[in-house]
Amino acid sequence: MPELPEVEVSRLGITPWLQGQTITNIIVRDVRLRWPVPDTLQQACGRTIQHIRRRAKYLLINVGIGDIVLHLGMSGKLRVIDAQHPPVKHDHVDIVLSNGKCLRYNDPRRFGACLWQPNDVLLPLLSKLGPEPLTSDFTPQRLITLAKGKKSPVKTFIMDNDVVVGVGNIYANEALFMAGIDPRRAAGRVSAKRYQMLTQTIKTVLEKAIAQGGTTLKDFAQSDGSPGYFAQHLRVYGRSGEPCEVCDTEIKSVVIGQRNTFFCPECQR
DNA sequence: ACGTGATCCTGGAAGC
DNA sequence: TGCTTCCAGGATCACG
Repeated sequence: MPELPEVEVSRLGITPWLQGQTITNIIVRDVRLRWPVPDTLQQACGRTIQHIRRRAKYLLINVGIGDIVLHLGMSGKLRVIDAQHPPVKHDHVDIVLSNGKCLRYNDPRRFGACLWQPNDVLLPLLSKLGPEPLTSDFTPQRLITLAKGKKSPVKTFIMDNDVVVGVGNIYANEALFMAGIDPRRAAGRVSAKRYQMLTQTIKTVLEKAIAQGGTTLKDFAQSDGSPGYFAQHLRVYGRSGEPCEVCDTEIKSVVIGQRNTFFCPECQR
């Protein structure tokens, strides 16, 4: 289940293989992703890959006249392999390169996306995103201002892409634990001081995960195809019933906004 | 405007 | 053993 760190690690992994290569063909075996894969994607054929950037959990492969926009959903995997390599189940899209390799997109659950964004048009799904968490645009002041009067839980608040992008369920849980904040607390009832802490723990937990190659549960593979592994130690996520590492209290789980939520009732208030 | 909940999809795990 | 049920997850949309 790729979160921001996994997407960033994928970007770093595929960039050396793609940059400067010309796209010779785009093979779409199944258009049925989150949105149908558009025919306009074929405009990228014959173009040279300039650079690959990341916005939230989207990868944008720039080919001069526009971007191929990829989202890994929750089970999407990217691999760079020989274009001749026989496709397996759920290998939905190949971006074939002039060096005989291809970027192959595999996504069993088809929650991901593969779209085309011309230079002069911003896709709606990219137009309303909040700031990147790892830039200076993401500040405690932003959280403090936007949280004013909000009654919804602080966990829901920091997972809202209008507030800040790229904070998925795993890292929301971990960041709230590190900041000592009860995930159920109303966003408007978290102090300014604690938002300063939370801003920092969000940055820290994401940076650490990127540095360690991304946290992996079961659906992420490195871009070279090596199997995923647990790279980061999670302190609350998935650990209900286990003792808190700090105070030994049993980690609890509750559902917030239809998402499983883990916290230490002693450390997080 | 705000907040909550259903929805999409598949495979792996858990339960019977 | 083999079936059924549940669950995971991001982002959007439909509702109250």
